[in-house]
Amino acid sequence: MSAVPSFTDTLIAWQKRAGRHDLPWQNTRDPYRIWLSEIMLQQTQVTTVIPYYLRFLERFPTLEALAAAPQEAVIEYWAGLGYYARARNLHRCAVEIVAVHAGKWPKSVDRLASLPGIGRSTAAAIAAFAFGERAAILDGNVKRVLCRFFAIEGFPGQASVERALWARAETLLPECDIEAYTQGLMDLGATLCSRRKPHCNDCPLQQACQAHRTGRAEDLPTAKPRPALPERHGHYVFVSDGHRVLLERRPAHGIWGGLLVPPEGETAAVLARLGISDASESPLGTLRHSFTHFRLTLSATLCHIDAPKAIADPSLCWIALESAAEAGVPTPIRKLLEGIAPAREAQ
DNA sequence: AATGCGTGGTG
DNA sequence: TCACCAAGCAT
Repeated sequence: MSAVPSFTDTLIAWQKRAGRHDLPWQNTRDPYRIWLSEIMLQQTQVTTVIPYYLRFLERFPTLEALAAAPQEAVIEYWAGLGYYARARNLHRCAVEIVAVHAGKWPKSVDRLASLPGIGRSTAAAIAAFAFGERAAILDGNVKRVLCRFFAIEGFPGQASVERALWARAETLLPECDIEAYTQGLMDLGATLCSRRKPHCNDCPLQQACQAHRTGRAEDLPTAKPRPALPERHGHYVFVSDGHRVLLERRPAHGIWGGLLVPPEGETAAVLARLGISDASESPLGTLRHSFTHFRLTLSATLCHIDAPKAIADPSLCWIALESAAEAGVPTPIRKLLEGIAPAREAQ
């Protein structure tokens, strides 16, 4: 034993003290009941499952009763719970165990995982809870807890990240108390280590949690990558005499509605529209900005003129460079404005 | 490796 | 309102 309680020991102690102990599928070693709960709980929250679980057990109290029932009856008691392949596989699995294994459950994770509807994690949960087998689960809760505790980067659905998580999960297994440990992982993930607003102050692992130490608990695990946003490009022309800049009021609706932005378009076209022919041009660089529905690359040209030109267009106005940033311009425009130093009076 | 599969809760 | 997510698995 190390002087400092390990992840595993801390979690086991916490589960015994503060974990959940009265869920309908706890306090039993009946593999049938444990299996049924694990299947129902796939991608489905506890509060949703409980009434279905209780009703299902009343109708199909044993593995044999389930195997003997027609599939339609099983579907009927699953209706509303979703992911109906689970119900079909559940029935197939019951039939297979009764027919092929004479009603005896295999105890090894590998054998369990070869049954219909039972994957690696569900097999481990059944093995641990029903048979006390030392087996690692890796569901959404465990992924979240491990990603945070070890500050594991990357989307957990990605194969490389998932491999790393399975390796961690296997390494952390306790020598004994596998039930409390396995339940503790799920309890912690479901109660304290929630996806949003985790209750780190109540967490027994807070001190050693890498995500918490770096203030990134809520940022991990890394969210599922979204499909790439459409790319757009806009060129903006900053016309200035060194003191003031010409901005244009955008239409009230649409992107940047009602805000002030420099005239948009090719430099030559903008100058022609404004009737300016004597500007000296210099590039202002580019900037990237993300919206919810597209990504914008902004480029800009500074067009210096000697004196402000009278503009007839009422949507255009001259704004002092010092106050332009506060006059109601969108963030990326404000950033570009910061690249134009107002001309200082000679000392 | 990436998708499809259902429904209910959440901020 | 709506995107995101929840005790995953099969293909």
